[in-house]
Amino acid sequence: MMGRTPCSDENGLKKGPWTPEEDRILVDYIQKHGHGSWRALPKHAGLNRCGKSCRLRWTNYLRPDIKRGKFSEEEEQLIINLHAVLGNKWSAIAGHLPGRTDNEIKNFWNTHLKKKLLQMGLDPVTHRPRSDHLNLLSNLQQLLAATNIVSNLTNTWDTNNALRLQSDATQLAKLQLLQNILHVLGDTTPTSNLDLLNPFGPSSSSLPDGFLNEVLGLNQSKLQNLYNGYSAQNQPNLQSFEPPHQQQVLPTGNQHMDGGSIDSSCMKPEKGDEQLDVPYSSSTPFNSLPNLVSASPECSTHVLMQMENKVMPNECSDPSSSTSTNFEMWGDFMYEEVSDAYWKDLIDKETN
DNA sequence: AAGAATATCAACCGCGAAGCG
DNA sequence: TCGCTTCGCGGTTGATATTCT
Repeated sequence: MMGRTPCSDENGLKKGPWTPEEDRILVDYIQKHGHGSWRALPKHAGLNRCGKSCRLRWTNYLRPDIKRGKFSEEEEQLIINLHAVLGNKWSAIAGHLPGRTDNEIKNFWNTHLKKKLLQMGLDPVTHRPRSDHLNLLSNLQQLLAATNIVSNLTNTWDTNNALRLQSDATQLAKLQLLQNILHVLGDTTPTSNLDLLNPFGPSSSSLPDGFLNEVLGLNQSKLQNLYNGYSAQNQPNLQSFEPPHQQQVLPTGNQHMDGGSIDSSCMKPEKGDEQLDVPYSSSTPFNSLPNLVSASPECSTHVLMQMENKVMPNECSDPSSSTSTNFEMWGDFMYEEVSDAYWKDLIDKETN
């Protein structure tokens, strides 16, 4: 491809915004003859444009089936979930949103959704919570903001469940703050994150009671209960709290403290090695919460299916179940199995 | 009111894949 | 199999609009 000249260099072809007259000529021509060879089209249609420019104009703006206007809440959520599965595959994402173009979705992502995820404390590349050891309180605020998103997602649930989930997520956010702080205090190379929650474990000595009370609203007894409860009942759901081993060491020279360091392996899948799940990279923060906007196919698809009413939302909780803990409910929401057929279909579509 | 900063989005560029002789 | 052409995709740019100071 070296040395290939841009199409606009050929004979001073026009660049830049299209005039209404050019649009009319292009639409008229395609309606009469179809686009045929894009390269030949402008010559036949009498346009002083390159074929590429004509194709772009037609596919992004002039096609009759294009849907203009603001993205709906549903479209927005769909894009976020598809992005968690597909990454920056804008044309693939556009395939799931009739009437929307890849360019429009890409712009919308870059101008709105990326910021929105960042504000929620989620990494827009991995869709996992960001870690930012230098700004712990801000991190907590982001996590709490994320819990509000969760409560928005639950608007079809009964109010009790929504409130319980939000309360759990808030508690979880506090625990993450606690973990962060312990990590920064520098005495923690925990054998597991559960150890961090153990008030009688090796890490607890560095936490004054006053801090627990004033900042986290916890006392030693509450912390003990949390530890006991979580370790006894929910260990399987705590997998995402497990620190990758290299993250157990405090940041060294070439590790960024700003939380913005993304393993290049998760920026874009290698050609021929495209994955539908967002990779869990070595840079994934050790203090990750369970995903609120999931990076895993199962969870993303679950949300998608909820949106498509293929799963009853309140399957996620059973208020009558007294043995089900709040945290289990969260786990159910995040890890509930979905139809294999549906997921296989999605994979097939994207890989073929 | 005006200039600066920021947001938006249409359009362009370059690359890789597919098609074809 | 190879080389050329065409197409489509994703990243980026830059003009314009909007908001902020």
